[in-house]
Amino acid sequence: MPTSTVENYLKTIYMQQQRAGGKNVAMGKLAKAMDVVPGTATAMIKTLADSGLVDYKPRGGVSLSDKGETLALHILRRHRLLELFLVEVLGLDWTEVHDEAEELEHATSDKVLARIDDYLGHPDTDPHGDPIPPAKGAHAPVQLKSLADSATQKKLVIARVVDQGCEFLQFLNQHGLRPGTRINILSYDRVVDAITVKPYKHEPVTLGMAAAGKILVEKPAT
Amino acid sequence: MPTSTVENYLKTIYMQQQRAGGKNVAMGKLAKAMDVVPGTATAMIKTLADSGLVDYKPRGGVSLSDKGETLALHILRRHRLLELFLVEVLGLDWTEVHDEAEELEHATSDKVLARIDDYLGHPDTDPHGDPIPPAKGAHAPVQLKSLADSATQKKLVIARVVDQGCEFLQFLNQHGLRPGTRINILSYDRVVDAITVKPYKHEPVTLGMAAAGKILVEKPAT
DNA sequence: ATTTCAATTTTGAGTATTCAAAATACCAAA
DNA sequence: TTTGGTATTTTGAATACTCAAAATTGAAAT
Ligand SMILES: [Mn+2]
Ligand SMILES: [Mn+2]
Ligand SMILES: [Mn+2]
Ligand SMILES: [Mn+2]
Repeated sequence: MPTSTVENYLKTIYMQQQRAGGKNVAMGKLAKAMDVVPGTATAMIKTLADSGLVDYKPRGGVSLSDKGETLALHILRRHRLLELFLVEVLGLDWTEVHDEAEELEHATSDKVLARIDDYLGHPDTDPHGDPIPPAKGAHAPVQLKSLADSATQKKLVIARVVDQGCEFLQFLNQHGLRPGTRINILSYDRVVDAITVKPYKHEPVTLGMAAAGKILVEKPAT
Repeated sequence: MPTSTVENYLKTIYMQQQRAGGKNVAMGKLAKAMDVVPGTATAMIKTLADSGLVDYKPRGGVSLSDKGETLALHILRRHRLLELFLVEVLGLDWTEVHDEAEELEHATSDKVLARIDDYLGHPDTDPHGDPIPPAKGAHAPVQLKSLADSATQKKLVIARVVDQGCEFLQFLNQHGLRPGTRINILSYDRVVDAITVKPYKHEPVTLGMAAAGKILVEKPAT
């Protein structure tokens, strides 16, 4: 029974590794992501390595072992199912469920999680469009382009938002930009580093490229 | 932000104090209830006293301060509301929700709890018949007699079961004895220390007085 | 008044997690 | 090759919680 601290480290390593394309995660990055000083991360990683949850080469960074990855995916599954449950069943806002799930993910048993999964009809994406890892087996990694890389398309649908920051999410929400929303690209300007989109039934919004990079899109289905 | 350890101590002290009729709780009792050695309880109580959550007289036992009692009631409210939610919404068995709630009670925010309360329609008893403390203000203590003290009545309704042990609860469940069940007392024998009851639509069951003492009853409403 | 014993407290130590600050290693520029 | 400078690790210490075992206390029994 890993502590919630351990679970958080594993989940963070997993996500950093994703972002970095499977490579080892540098201790500095990890420490930053976990909001601890570097020495703390080093100490913790050493104990995780002793438990066989990660592979660690001093000054070479960390990566998850198979055991660690399995665990990390379980936590991630918990987290995302809980987020969806909070939105769908309890009516919380999709901009605020992340922090709630961050705690609940460590207190929810497999039994309760299975009920939640049933209740929701075995969904495969959470309120932010993030894929929910299956109970067993690997999930096919969906390849999505960001809004910043989709200048050529005029009509798109928001598929996923890769930032859990409440401020950012609330901004998007205010302007009608949420997973599932159809949008039109009105202008795309590399020079001023900005893109203007019109969300369905909302006023146009202009975003910087950094922000646009966090919004993943796909072609409209219909 | 008290740790979950602190929350568990406070809740336990509250319940012990109830059982003992408001008097101070002896360290031995507390240690037993918390499943720690006595020295651990003493150490913890000293820090709780320093935080102003309990009153402690060395060798005189502990009691909750006003601050501590308020907190204890919040945890208890969380616990019971969560139990009911698990039963009503997720379909868990009333015999198994206690342990789940024991963890979730420390991870559930006030916001989520309020939604759960709304969802359930502001209930006032949990699946075991235990009263759910209100969000604010004190609850009127309901006075219930146990089955062991109700020999004179023939027709009764189970109001509450004051034991969270999975074994005991499952036994009751198997024989159709749950909160809300109407029962008839078939025999009551002080000499052999046993009482036989017939639950509505179930076969008669014989219980020892110790077990009967954990089943609280009231007069049938209808 | 003494003895005795159970309850309680104290002491010493261990695990898990964290930080501040000093030491070290590595890569890259000069 | 020497010098930096940054990333990382190490060291020393703190907090929260716990146990084992020794010391103490208070009250009941003699
Ligand atoms: Mn978490
Ligand atoms: Mn999410
Ligand atoms: Mn608990
Ligand atoms: Mn209960």
